[in-house]
Amino acid sequence: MSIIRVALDVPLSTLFDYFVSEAMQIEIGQRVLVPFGRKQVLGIAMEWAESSDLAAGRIKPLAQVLDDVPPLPQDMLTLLRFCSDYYHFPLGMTALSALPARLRALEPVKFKQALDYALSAAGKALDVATLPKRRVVQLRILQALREAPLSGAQLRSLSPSAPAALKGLMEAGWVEACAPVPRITHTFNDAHALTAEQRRAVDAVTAQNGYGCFLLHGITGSGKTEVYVHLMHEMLQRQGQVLLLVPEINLTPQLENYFRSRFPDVDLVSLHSGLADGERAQNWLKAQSGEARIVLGTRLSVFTPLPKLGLILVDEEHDPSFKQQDGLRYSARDVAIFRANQRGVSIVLGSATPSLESWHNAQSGRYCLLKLTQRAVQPATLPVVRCMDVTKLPLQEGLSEPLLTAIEARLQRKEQSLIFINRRGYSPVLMCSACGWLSECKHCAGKLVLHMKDRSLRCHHCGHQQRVPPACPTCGDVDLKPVGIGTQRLEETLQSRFPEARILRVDRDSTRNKGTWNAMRKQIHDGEADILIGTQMLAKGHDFPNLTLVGVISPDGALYSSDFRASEKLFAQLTQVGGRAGRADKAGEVIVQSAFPNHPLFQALRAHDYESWAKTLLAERTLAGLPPFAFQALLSAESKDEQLVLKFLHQARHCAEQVGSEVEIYGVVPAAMPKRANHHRAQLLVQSDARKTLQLFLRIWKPELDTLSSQKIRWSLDIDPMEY
DNA sequence: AGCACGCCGACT
DNA sequence: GTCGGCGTGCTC
Repeated sequence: MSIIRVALDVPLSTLFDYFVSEAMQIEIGQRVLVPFGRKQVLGIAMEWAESSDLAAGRIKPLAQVLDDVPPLPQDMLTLLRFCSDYYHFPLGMTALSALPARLRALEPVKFKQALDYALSAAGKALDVATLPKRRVVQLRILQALREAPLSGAQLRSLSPSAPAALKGLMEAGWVEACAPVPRITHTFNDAHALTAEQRRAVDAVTAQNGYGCFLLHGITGSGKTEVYVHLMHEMLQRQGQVLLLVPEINLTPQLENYFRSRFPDVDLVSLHSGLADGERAQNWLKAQSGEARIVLGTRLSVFTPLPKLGLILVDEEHDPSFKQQDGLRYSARDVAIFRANQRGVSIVLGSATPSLESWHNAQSGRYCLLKLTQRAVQPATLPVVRCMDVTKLPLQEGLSEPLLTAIEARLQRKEQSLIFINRRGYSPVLMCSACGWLSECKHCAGKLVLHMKDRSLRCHHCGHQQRVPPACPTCGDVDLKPVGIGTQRLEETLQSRFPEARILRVDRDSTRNKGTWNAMRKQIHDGEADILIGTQMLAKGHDFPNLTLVGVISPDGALYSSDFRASEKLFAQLTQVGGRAGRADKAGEVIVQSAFPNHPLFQALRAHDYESWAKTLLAERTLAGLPPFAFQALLSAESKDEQLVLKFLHQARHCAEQVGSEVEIYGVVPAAMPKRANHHRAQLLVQSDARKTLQLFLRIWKPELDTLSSQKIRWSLDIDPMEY
C-alpha cells in the first residue's frame, strides 16, 4: 500500500492523503475519485508520499483513477504549485480551477481526436469524370486526396463548404477517416512585406535561445499583429506550439478568423469562457495532445497544457482583463512570464501603451525592448489630438461647439464620428432641485443611474432597479433634475441636433442580447451609422474604416482620482480610442473635452509620446513609493455586519504587526465602494519594496488569517492588486 | 466550501 | 415533547 497526495476543490491549503493498492495503475497528474467526508469528489493526484502525518486509520483508500484523458504533465503541476504559493490561494482550488468544467465533472470525457481523411478503395477506383461537374467542392476534395491524406483543417482551407462536401463523399463511401499523419509543413499567407522595424523585432525574438521576455512597444497601426503572425510562422516551422493571449472574448472570434486566414491549414483552437463546456474541453485536450498548434485565448488559457510550447504572445499586455478579480486572483501576463521562463521559451508582450510594470522592466533591462515607431498601415500619420477647455467654452448638454462642428463636418462628408463616454444610462444621478436630494441606492454606497427608456433608476453595482419617483421622496418637490450625462442622454442630444443622422449607441444596455454587438459591428462596418456613441467597449474592437473623428467627453475623473493607476489607464484607453480614427487616405482627429487641457496626460497624448508620459508617471511612482517600485497585497473583507468587517481587519492588522517583518502595513480603510448589495466593504494594504520580503511575510500572515476567519464574513487576499 | 453535530426557541 | 435556527468544527 502506498500513499498518494491529492488536490481537492476545498479552501484548505493542504493536499489529502489516500491509500493506493498495488493493483491500481495511477500516474501523477491524473484525475482521481476519492471519498471525502460522506461523498465522493474529484481530485488531481499531485505527488507520492513516503508517509503520512495522519494515523493510518484515518486514511481512506482512493476510489478510482479516471484515465479517460492523459494526466496533467509535470510542468503544469509545477505551474499550479507556483500560482498557489505566489497568490496564497489553496492548492486544490488552484489546480481544479485550472481545469475546464468538463474535466472537473464526474462524467467521463471522450477526446474526439481529429482524424485525417483519405480515399477509400472505392474512391481510388472512382472515375471522377462520371461525377456532375457542378459538384465543384467534392471534385476539388477528391483531387486533393489523390495526392495524400489530408486533415480537417487542410480540407477546410480548400473551401468553406468542405465539411458538407466531405460528408457527402463519406456517405458515398469514396472517402474514409484514417489515422492522422504527422505534418511538418504548413501554408502561410504572407500577405504583407514586413517593415524594417517589424523585421528587426521578428529577428530579435527568433534569434533568442531559451527564455527571453520581450516588450514589443508599437504605436497604434504599427502592425504588432504582423509581427505576431511572422513569429508564429517561425515557430510553426520549428514544429512548436504558440500560445497567444488576448484580453477579451468579444474580439476572439474576429481574431480567430484572422489567424485562420493567415494559416489556413494549421490546427488552431480558441479557449475562452464564451465556449460551450464541451467545445472548451475538446479544444483544451487538442492543445494537450499537441495537435492544436496555435492556441488563442483569454487569460484562462494560460493554464493549458502545451507539450510543444515554443512561444507565448501576450497582446495588449497592459489590459486590466488579464487580472482575474475573484477566486485565484492571478495575472495571466505574469503567469505567462513564469511559464515561458519555466519552459525556456520566449515571450512577447505587445502594447501601444505598456503597463508601467512592464515598461519599468524594459527600462531596467529585465525585458528586451522592441520598438515599432512607424505606422505600417494607412494613413501614415497618427490622428491629430485637440483638447477643448470646457471651463472656457459654453457647453450644450455636455457638448462643446467645436466638437459639434466637427461632427457636422463628418456628416457632410459622409464619414463616421465616435463619441466616447464612459457612463451608460441617461444621467448618472437624479437630483431634487429644491432640497438637494440625490438618488442613492439603498443597498450600496453608489448613486442610482437614471435610465429614460423605462423611466427607471438603476444601481450599476448591485442591479437594484426602481421606478423614477414622481416627486422628491424627502421634500415632495416635483422638480427632479437629471445631473450629468450618460450615453442615452448624449444620444438624445445629438439626435435632436442632427435629426437626419443615424446614431448608434453601443453600451452594455444596447448590446445586452446575444449577437447584438456583432450585428452592430457589421452595421458600423457597412456604413449604416453616422455617429457612434459608446463606452469603453467601443474603444476596443475592429477597425471601422470610415471613422475619422473621435470625441471624448470629459474624462477628468481619472486625472485626480484616488486610484493611482487611473491616469495610466486613461492614457491607454484614449490612445486606443484615438487609434480607431483615420482612414486610408486621411488622418483622424481626436477631440477631448476637459477642464484641464494642459494636464501632462493630454500633452503627452497630443504629442503621441507614451515614453515621456511613462517617464512622468514613473517619477511620480518613485516619489510616492508605489508600484512598480513597491509590491503590494490587499486584504479585502465584506459582510452585512460592518463591525465584523472592521474587527476582522483590525485583528488581521494586529497579526501583521506581530509578524515583525519589514513590510509596511497600512490602516484599515473603507473600499472604493464602501457598501455593495448590503455588504460593507473595507480593506487593508500591505506593501514592500521587495517582492521576496512581501512573500515571506504573506507566508506567515496568511495562515493566521485563516484562523481569524469567521463564517459571517467573506475575505480575499489579492497579490499585485490592480483595483482597490 | 459542504456538511455534520449541537444546543436553545416556537410550534403540532 | 419535536422542528429548526445558525454557531463550531472537520474533511486524508
